Formats: sequence, structure tokens, C-alpha cells
Amino acid sequence: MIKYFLLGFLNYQPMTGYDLKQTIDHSVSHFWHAYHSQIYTTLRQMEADKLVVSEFVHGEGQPDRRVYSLTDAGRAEFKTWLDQPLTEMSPIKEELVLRLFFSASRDKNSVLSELHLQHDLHQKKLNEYHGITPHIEQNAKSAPELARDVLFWKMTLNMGISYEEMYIAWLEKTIQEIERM
Amino acid sequence: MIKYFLLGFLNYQPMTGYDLKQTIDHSVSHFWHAYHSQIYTTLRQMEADKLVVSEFVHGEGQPDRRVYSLTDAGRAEFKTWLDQPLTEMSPIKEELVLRLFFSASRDKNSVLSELHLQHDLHQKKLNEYHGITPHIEQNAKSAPELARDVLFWKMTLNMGISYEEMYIAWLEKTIQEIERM
DNA sequence: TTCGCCATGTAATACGTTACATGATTGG
DNA sequence: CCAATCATGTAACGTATTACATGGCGAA
Repeated sequence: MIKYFLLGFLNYQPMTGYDLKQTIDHSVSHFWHAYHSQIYTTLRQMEADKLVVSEFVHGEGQPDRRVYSLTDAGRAEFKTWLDQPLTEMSPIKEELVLRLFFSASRDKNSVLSELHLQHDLHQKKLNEYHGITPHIEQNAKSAPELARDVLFWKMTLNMGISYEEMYIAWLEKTIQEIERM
Repeated sequence: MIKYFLLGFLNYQPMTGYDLKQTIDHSVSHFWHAYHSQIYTTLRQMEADKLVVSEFVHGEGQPDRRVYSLTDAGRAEFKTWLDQPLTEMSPIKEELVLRLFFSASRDKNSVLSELHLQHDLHQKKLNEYHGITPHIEQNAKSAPELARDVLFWKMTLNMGISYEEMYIAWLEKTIQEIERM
């Protein structure tokens, strides 16, 4: 999976492992994440499989960088992946909900404070996402050739926003129910 | 993680690996899942760690069963886990959204049919969840000592329902936006 | 001078997933 | 008689996560 991810970003422009990590953290963190260790090792493997090629750029004053670019084979592999539709749902693993499932025996106040803490975290995420919107708009203006891409990026951001709004609403409802118990 | 999961269920009553798999699939599939291979090996390991003990029951006519029960150490370990609150958000990995992010170059109709397929899947899940509700109610009547637990189980089911409703609404909005492109 | 950022990697471990493997019973 | 369900496990592989490891630059 991370392979297609990296291919997808390198399809826009050549990048280093570090750039890819930054890009992932800043633009798709609402639906995916990856560790830098994973990114570097996967890139190496992809080069062995001839999906990418790297160029070592010696930085004068700056740190050295290894810049990866797609090969034709890499571009083809990416296209093949995109063209075969997803026929399953992505599984969910929500630790908070798992903990709540077993929380009947717990002290009411410690459950409540745990839920309040999560409420804070999700509220912060939501604010973050709202902050990204103008960022995307700007991208659209400065690079008109990406106009169509920008529309799709916005749709994925909307998913992040919808998810957090839903989560916050559920937390508030749940907190009220427990308080009333 | 799966360890605490299994401890949590065994805290209600002794069970076999098979029972645990069934229970997980039927009662918490909206926020967690596990493979039977994982369950059996984890149970063995937990027995080595003295968190559970197993009793081999030779089935006359029926298949043999290995029934696991919690030890005091297992019960304590579970309690310790429950008592230390979760301070982070569970990460999301949504393959559909990842694919959509890179879909600007794709044929509009193949994107749309992929989204329609997901719409179907999520609609089916939602219907399934609505089917579980009376099941839980019944559990509450036949085992009054679980009344408090049932309230928490319902809250987790509400999360599943909210999630699917949100997902379906987002899909419908996204489908409309792509159709208008 | 210390913290954070830039930049790269490796190693070890833990966890998840698919596939292999067996065999009895029950219902259509 | 065939498929589904009950019931248990192992093996191989693949991916994720944490920790280790290095070093320069710039700002407070």
C-alpha cells in the first residue's frame, strides 16, 4: 500500500524521502500516515524493482539529499493500481471505542475525563483541517494545471472534516449519556 | 492490543478461541476485528504468561474444545490497562480516500462506479448495525446483571451507526460533485 | 548552548494477513 | 452427497512500530 502512495506523490514531481514524509504529514494525514523508516526502506526496495531511480545530490553547506523519480515502469504500476477498483471496505480499529465497550465496571469520572481528553484532541484536529482549506485554494491558483487535482484533494479533506465532526458529536452525546447514568 | 481484547471478553465468562472469534465478529466488528490465527496464538502466549488457564474438553460426538479462563493475574492486567486512559487518537487508514486523492487523472465513470460500489457496502453495514440493536436489548432483559454493560455496548454501536451514516452522506456528496465536473 | 529542523539510514521487534492443514457433524 | 458450521492449530510472509545512530545549521 505505501508503495502506491509513494508512486502517487512521485508522479507529481521527483522528491526525497524526507520530502515525502513532510508531504504525507501535511497533506494526507487525515486518512493515512507512514513512518520515515518505512518510507526510506520502501524507496530502496522500489529502486531495486526499477520502479524509481535515485540521484544523490551533494549539498554544499546543506545536507546531502537523495532525490527519487519515477521510471516508466513505476508510472505503469501506479496506473494499474488506480485502474483496479476497490471492492472492500477499509477495516476500522478504534481503541477508544474498544475501551468504552469494556467500561461498565470503571469509575464514571475517569471514563468521562478520558472522553473529554479525546474531545479536545478531535476538536484540535478539526481546527487544523479548517486551516488547510485556504492552503489548498492557494495551490489551485499558483498551479492552474493542478485545478482538477485540487477538486479531488478537497473531497478527501471533506472526509476528514466530516469524520471529526461526527466523532465530536458522538463524544458529546456519549458524555451526556454517561453523566445522566 | 488484541491481548486486552481477549482478556476483556474472558472477564465475562470462560470461552474457546472459536467462541472469541464469533463474539468479536458479531458484537464488536464495527470497531475491531481479529483473525482466528491471531486469536489462537495469542491465547497460547497468554497461557505461558499465566494470564489465562485452559482446560481441554473432549467432545463426545462434538469436536474437542479448549476452554480458556482468566487467572487473577489476567484480571489484574486487564484492570491496569482499563485504568490508564488513552491520550492519543487512533490513526485512520482509508484506502478509498487515498485512491480518490490520486484520481484526477482517472476516467470519471470508473471513479463513480467505484464510489457507488462503496456506497452499497456501507449501506449494507448500516442495515446490519440496525439489526443488532434489538439483539442487544434482548441481552439486557435476559441478563439483568449486564444492564450497565448493555448501556456501554449501545454507545459503541451508536459510533458504528454514526460512522456509516457520515460515510454514506460523504459518498453521496462526493458522487454529486464528480457528476457535475 | 541548547533546541528544533534538515536529512539519512539500520536493526530489532511486534503485529497483521494469507495460506496450509485436518477432521467431524448437520441440514438441505 | 455436498456445503456449511464447528473446532483447532501452524507456517510463511508482509507490514508497522520503536529504537538506535549520525551530523550540520540556524535561531533564541
